[in-house]
Amino acid sequence: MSDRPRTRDDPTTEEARTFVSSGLEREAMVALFGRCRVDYEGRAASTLGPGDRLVVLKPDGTALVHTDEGQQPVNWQPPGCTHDVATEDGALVLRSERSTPRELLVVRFERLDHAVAYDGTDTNDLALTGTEDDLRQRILAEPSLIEPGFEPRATERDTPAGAVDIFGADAEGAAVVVELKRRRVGPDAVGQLTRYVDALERDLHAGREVRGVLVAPSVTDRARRLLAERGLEFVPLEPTG
Amino acid sequence: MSDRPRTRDDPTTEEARTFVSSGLEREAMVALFGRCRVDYEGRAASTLGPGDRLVVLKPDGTALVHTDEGQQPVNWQPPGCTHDVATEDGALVLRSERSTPRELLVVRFERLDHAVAYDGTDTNDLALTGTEDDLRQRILAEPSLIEPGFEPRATERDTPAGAVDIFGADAEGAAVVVELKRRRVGPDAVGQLTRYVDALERDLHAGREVRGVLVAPSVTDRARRLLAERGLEFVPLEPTG
DNA sequence: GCCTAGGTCCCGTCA
DNA sequence: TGACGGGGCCTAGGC
Repeated sequence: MSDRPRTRDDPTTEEARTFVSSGLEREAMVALFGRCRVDYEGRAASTLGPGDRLVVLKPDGTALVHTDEGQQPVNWQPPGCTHDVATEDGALVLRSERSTPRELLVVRFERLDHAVAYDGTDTNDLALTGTEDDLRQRILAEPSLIEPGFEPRATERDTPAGAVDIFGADAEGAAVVVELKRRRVGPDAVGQLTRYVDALERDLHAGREVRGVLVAPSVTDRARRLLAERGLEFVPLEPTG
Repeated sequence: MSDRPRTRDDPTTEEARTFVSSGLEREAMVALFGRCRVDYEGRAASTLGPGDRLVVLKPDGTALVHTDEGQQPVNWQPPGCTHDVATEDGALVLRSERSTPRELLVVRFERLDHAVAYDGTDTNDLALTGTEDDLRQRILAEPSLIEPGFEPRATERDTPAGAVDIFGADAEGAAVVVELKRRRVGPDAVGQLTRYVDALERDLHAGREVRGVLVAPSVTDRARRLLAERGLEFVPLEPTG
């Protein structure tokens, strides 16, 4: 059972600082609603002028700055950062920092409307279906979905170009590389499959032919053309059936 | 100036329904703190058992479900969805739905601890530097960064394989395809450059050689090997200098 | 720590 | 609307 969330309306800067500081110390999730500016410097650099936003600080070191639009935060810091709260020139200032790579996010509030510290428990994990792994299981359970006589020999087989999703043999015993995608594929997936096929042709006995099969629900025109150019094949298949 | 956020502590289900409903109607950002289960069905499908979470509904149709860990929401719905709030069996239930593709997110609260409706204004746009476009500008301003005598002829030049970042000519007049990356590159970027070079060699007079140059801060071993195999070149360069 | 590839990727842009 | 590629992508899994 979680503590009830603690909240503050229109806190003074000092009240807010104490509130956020103790929230972070208690490993609570802290949510702040107010008008702020945001500066970021690290892998890139950004500035964001004043606006009303939702800022979330998580106990794992995540920071999120959300505007009223978009699924993605306008600014953020990944897990592992160290959060810090201070007052500067009478204003509440959040800093979230990490090294490797060195990155710093600074949120300066010019008005803080509402603050929440939420100390919850969440032990449940997400159960997800319709992934690439489901597609793999489906094929391993019924290899003929690729073609009659197909025999899987290994998954995640290593090659100089990386790990192949499914490696197997066709009815004639020829090597087959299978690349799986859970959704409609574009040219990038063909490039991936190409690299694996090339690497295996080099790796196995020279001259041995290696077939490459792309498995996905569907394929774009350009990807289909690329497959044809490179002598690769396509098998339409959904991750769940 | 924004209205002060409206908030509710431990609302009854009916209070909560009214509160969320009017918040959505006012195009406010709604944030809910409580214990909930989440079901999703659409491009994939997922279930998530009970836990204490932060749920955010944005006026643009975005829905976010955040646990106390991770930068990414555990469940979400992209902008463009229609939010709906109802009471079912005495509990607050949120539905967020879209078509194309058909997707539905359902959040069932078994306890709602705190609710916020935040009606802010945010007119400022993010100013970001250190992007691939900065790298492009840098090269166009000083083409010799690629090599002495390099002359850019076009950006985003269209080919049957897609648009080339920078297309130009070297000191001997040979065609050069330049692919830009703002950060360290792996094998995928080599695949991209390969596609562009192949397409242009086919597109221009047959037999005309086309050089391919990958520009990035650095490159992985595997990518470097791939570049060598395929007769492509690498120029180390940062997006900002 | 880096590398590699998946993701309900999101997101902008352009046909 | 779909396709294509960028992203401070994030995240999981290996090595």
